[in-house]
Amino acid sequence: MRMNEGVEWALHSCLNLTWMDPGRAVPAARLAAFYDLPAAYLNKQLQALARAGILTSTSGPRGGFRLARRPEEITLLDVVVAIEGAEDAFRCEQILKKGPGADPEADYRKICLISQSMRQAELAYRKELASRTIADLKADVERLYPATPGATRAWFANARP
Amino acid sequence: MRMNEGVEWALHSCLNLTWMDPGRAVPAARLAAFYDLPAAYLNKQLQALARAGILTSTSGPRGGFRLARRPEEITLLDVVVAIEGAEDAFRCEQILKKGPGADPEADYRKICLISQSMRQAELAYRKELASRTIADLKADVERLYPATPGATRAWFANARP
DNA sequence: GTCTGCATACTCGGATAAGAGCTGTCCGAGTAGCTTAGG
DNA sequence: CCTAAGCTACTCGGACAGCTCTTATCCGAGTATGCAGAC
Repeated sequence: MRMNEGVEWALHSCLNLTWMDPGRAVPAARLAAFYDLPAAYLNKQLQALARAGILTSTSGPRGGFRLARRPEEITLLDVVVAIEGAEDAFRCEQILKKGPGADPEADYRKICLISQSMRQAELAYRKELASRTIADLKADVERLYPATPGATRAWFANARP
Repeated sequence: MRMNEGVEWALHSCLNLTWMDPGRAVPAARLAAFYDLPAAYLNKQLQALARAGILTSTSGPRGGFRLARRPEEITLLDVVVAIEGAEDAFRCEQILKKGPGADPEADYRKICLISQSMRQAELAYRKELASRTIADLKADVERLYPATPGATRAWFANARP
């Protein structure tokens, strides 16, 4: 059960975007260069975020990506779901239906206690992720590493590849 | 992020084993036939449970698998870890280390706030799974579906493929 | 000087390959029980 | 009848393919910009 690598990239990129001037789009290539990531592949992940309504994309010169809504309104769960999809990791295949004495009409995804337990655990996971926003991350970083926002902003403003 | 299919099989098989006579081993083929699963592949999953010390295996005629310890001492997390491995789903690749102004000595898996948040969510997930044992499942099934234990025991005692 | 049209370069977006991991299968090593022969 | 040796059949265990999903890359569609030329 390995999570998509792109989740880490997407979270860091969203965080970096919070420090950009509002209305200023950043190209995927620039975001990728910041961490020395493969640009085309990061672009793919950012596309997913755009489809999910987390980012807005602009084509052409001076185009790129920017946050579609305020950092307070973007949870970590939003980003994870945008990249990984909304499906649960544990997929109940209803093997009870193949067992003896099964009810062909029953929906074992609901009544199977194993399925319920696994779903409850994933619910706790999602709840934790949903309780934390990009704004929370931003605030914590600015408190613990006060130099980071300025340095990041400067890098994106100056560095010309 | 899809979880291994074998987790579902393993959990159901462990639960079924709680209803067997103690000291009585059940072959993988029999456990597989109960849900019409591919026997060789289920065998592979049960091997993993045996390696993890959840089951004990016996070769030869009248051999098979049985629970290695009491159902109260087997958590859902034990089973999931046995099949999926102990690694976290989210693997922090420390991309901050590639960024400008990074500290080559720092362990960003510990100080990166994104990594911390993701780990905290997985901790909640694991905590939930660890709080529920096979014995809990057994008790709930026996309460909600009183016919199941007897029917299961009878199937394993009678059915000769 | 100002406006308009055009060429240009830039960026996203989806279509297209390589690699890793999960899924599924097979056969060999080892063991318990049965059969058979001998005492 | 009892015992013991050998044989048989059964079961786990790990080694071996097929397939899906992740990872990575490339090229085309569309657009804002800047330039050139006409008014």
